[in-house]
Amino acid sequence: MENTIKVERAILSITQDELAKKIGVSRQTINSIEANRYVPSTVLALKLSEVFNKPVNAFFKLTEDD
Amino acid sequence: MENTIKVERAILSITQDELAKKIGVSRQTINSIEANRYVPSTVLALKLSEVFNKPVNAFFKLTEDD
DNA sequence: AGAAAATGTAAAGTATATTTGTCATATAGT
DNA sequence: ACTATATGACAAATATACTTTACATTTTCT
Repeated sequence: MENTIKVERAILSITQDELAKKIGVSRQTINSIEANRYVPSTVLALKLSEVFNKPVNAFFKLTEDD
Repeated sequence: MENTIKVERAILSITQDELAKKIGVSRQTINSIEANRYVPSTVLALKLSEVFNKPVNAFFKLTEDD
């Protein structure tokens, strides 16, 4: 799976720490997701959807290996 | 979080086992998600999105407690 | 250049997703 | 009523998300 969270975050001009606080996770969780170190839960995806005001499918996409 | 997977599955007229095989998980995983026993990963949500041919936000929604 | 803020990442611990196996109950078809 | 199929659910084991702490590197601002 790949994501464009870094881009969405840039659009809002907020830091990893600020985004983390908005959705109630640690900064490292945001950092790890942006770095594709692990796959977030659907609850987290929906919260990002709220913050970015876009559907989950807009910034999370399946890749070959999924 | 709440979901309408049971409904989407009924629309396609497939069993929990068939849906599980389509997205590569066990039948119990589908059963547990439908029963809200746990929150699936985003990869799983995207795969369901493909099978149902609908965006993730269409069948997964945040609730008060999220 | 130098200081402050932001990012990348790693390790250890905790929480939770997912699997496999199993059994009970419900539903559908004959 | 009988049989087969589908569903609900639990327990133990394994995998992985997420937290906290901590430190190094990079970027930004003056």
